[in-house]
Amino acid sequence: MSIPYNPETVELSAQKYWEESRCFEVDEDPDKEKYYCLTMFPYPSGKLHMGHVRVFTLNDVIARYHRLQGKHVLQPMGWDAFGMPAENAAIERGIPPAKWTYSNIEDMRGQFKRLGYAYDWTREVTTCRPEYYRWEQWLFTRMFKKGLVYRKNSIVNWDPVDQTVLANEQVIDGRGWRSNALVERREIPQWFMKITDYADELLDELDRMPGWPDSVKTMQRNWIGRSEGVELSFDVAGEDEPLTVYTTRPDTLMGVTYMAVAAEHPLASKSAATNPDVAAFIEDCKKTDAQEATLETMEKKGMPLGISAIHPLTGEEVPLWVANFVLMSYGTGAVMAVPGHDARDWEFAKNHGLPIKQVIAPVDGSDIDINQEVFLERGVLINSGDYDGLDFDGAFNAIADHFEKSGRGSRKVNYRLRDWGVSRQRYWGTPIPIIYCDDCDAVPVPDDQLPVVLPEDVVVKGTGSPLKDMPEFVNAPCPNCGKDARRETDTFDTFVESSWYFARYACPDSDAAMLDDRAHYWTPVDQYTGGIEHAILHLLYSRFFQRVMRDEGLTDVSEPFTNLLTQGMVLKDGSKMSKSKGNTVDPQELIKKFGADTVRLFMMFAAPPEQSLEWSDDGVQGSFRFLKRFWSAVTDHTEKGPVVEMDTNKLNQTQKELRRKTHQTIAKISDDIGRRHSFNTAVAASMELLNAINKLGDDSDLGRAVARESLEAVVVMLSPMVPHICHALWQELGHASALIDQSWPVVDESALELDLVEMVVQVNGKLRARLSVAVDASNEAIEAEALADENVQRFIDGKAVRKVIVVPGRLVSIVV
RNA sequence: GCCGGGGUGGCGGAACUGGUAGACGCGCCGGAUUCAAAAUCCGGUUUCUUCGGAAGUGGGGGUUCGAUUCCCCCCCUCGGCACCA
Repeated sequence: MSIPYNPETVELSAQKYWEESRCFEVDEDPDKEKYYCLTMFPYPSGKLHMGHVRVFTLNDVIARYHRLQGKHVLQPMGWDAFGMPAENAAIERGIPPAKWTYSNIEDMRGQFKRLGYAYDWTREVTTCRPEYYRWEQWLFTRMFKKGLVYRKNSIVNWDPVDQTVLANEQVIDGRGWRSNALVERREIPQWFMKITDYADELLDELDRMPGWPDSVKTMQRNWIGRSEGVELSFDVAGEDEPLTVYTTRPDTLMGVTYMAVAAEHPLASKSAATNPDVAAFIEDCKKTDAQEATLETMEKKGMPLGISAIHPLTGEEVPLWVANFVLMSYGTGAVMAVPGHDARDWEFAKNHGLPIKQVIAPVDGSDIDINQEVFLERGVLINSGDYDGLDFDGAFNAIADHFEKSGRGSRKVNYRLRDWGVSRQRYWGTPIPIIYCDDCDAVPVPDDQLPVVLPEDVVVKGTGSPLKDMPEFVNAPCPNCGKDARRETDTFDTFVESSWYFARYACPDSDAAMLDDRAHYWTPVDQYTGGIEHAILHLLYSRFFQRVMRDEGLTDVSEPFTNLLTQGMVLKDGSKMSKSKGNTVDPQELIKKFGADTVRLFMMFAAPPEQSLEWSDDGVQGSFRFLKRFWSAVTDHTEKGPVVEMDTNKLNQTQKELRRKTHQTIAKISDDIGRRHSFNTAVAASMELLNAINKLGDDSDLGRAVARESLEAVVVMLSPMVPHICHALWQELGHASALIDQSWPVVDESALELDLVEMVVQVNGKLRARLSVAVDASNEAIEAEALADENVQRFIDGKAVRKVIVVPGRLVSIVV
């Protein structure tokens, strides 16, 4: 009787072997083809969850697969260690964020090791360590000198009770999560990075990134939102300054019946000084949070300012309104309204009794009623004086030319993308390396004073940053003039750390530069895996930072991630696992019960990687059962002693069939893992092959040789997913060298050859017969055989055959 | 509201380039083994059916000899929307 499968023994022994032989530690070997395989690094929450297990297993499978393909694989791991949860833990439990974070990292590292991931732990990166963040401080000061960063006012969520800035996540139904106070919008000065300087490059390069999913590229394109339009100015009655607006539809200019400005616009403030209703309206506009989804879905409100703008073409007066949906931070803070041809303007005009004027007619000449329904399509101009009869392009150019000639406007390319606000009014983050001096203004911290170290021994109270109360941190001499000055107490958005860590893994210990030569060897990342929720922000910021580093001479690489795989969430009972819903499953317990391989296998088998994965306890049982079957299939085989060399010419029909299945499966799994990243079907194919091996039941020398070849192939091909059991079974099969150093099996084309192929016959699209035909049969012969079939004849039933379509190797379609 | 996904048996999913819908697994049913149970093994399993077949991939329409796959409209659901990471 063979030894039963004991996951714990098998797994700890494999992990011990990998650790002792240090087989996942890699150097920069110019003679080898490198493969950099990376997962989005985790926030160290302290507890491994199923989402982690899923993404890290996916990436580990890809890394191990490429290693078996002979590549020199780097798979590092690190910690996105700054962020709000550490501050929250500090407030709730009085533990300093640093202490909490470091202890979480210790816990999680141990949990990851138990899952058997092939990481090079010598390259671990922890973003809250000064050795790490000093380099982003350094890069920020370079960007400062180049004018790539600047300071301006921008809106935050203000909690008037806790006297603190809230993250969007901390605003629940417009109220502060702790105080329950109504959140207000407040403007404060913040630092911005000029990502818009790179907008065109970030957009254009998307067309040359075949390794990224189309959906992600589309989302980024739409986010950047390049548009071509015209910026033009309207005079305002009684004002010196004209009102500038941007429009992508200058062809509708004659349809402007009103204009609207943001609540923060100077013209609104001016009107508010004399009009208490407007003042009240502006106050009301502040009582909302700063999220786009809130602004887009809230009731569109407005109020006339009692001021008129002068239409630049007709000279007519159009009323000026203040409206809650116009944002000061977008464009010029003012819009021209064309209710006939813009959905939002139409609805607003309907609600406030403003006139709606049709200036575009459908190209096909059909009649429309602009008071019943807005007309959004491009068409032919009407009611537009000299411009009547022009199409969109003609009108765009004529009107743009008119404004450019008169100097009252110009063609302009606009982006929806806004500059990246990196200031956070929080403690647990990278200090922004700026010193404010009364004489010299904002001065970057000089290189020899970097890093600006975040003090770790603090008490966090939840009402503003504790740094403000630490004179030893705040007080610093001005680097320029030496006068007493004050440090910036805001910290960076944590997206800053995650925008360059992937490059730092190449040289985590470099203390002379942000990146060194080793980064030339390893970057760009060949395969990046992470959650779809990062499709825009993290990935766009990283693409931006990579270019900033490139333009700083640190690298030649422009695109950080050659291939991208975005994985779906892990759900239970149809919704995201979360503590509040009480539907979490603890990976630790499962590993204890079934072992890491079972958990890994279920994760790979239960769903394709991009889709959400529905958790199932029964499914885990099934995976465990399969591994037990796999184990006994191999041990039962080896118990019967050694096998003889296989002479493929002497195989009988069933032996030949198993051998064909083996090589078909090698081809399928290679394609499933290597090209399609379709791990669930790769597992299914392994299961099918194992079922076929078990069915063979042929203890002859040749039978056992064929089974042996199949078993070895399955052991190697399943090893990326379930590396521990495969490590043990490889030894069981009598090999002296470790599985981790083997090569991926090769398809023997001659084993795939077939004499007969099954084809189906359809009559009027319905399946009526199956034929077994010779592979080299002519279409005519196949057609004749199909028509001769008894059941086919029954359905043709004397009717005239109108058409016969033969798809070689697949089907015959007969139309009567 | 805007942008991007997803919707197929009782369940997770497969069908890759328009060509056999339901691979593989779970669950369930039947059988073997067992004093019995667990475990294991074998077989069956979309629905309806007059047993000839018919219907069927969120709903409605279209293109095609043929549509889960392509096009149009709609519904539901998930992710993102710039301070969660």
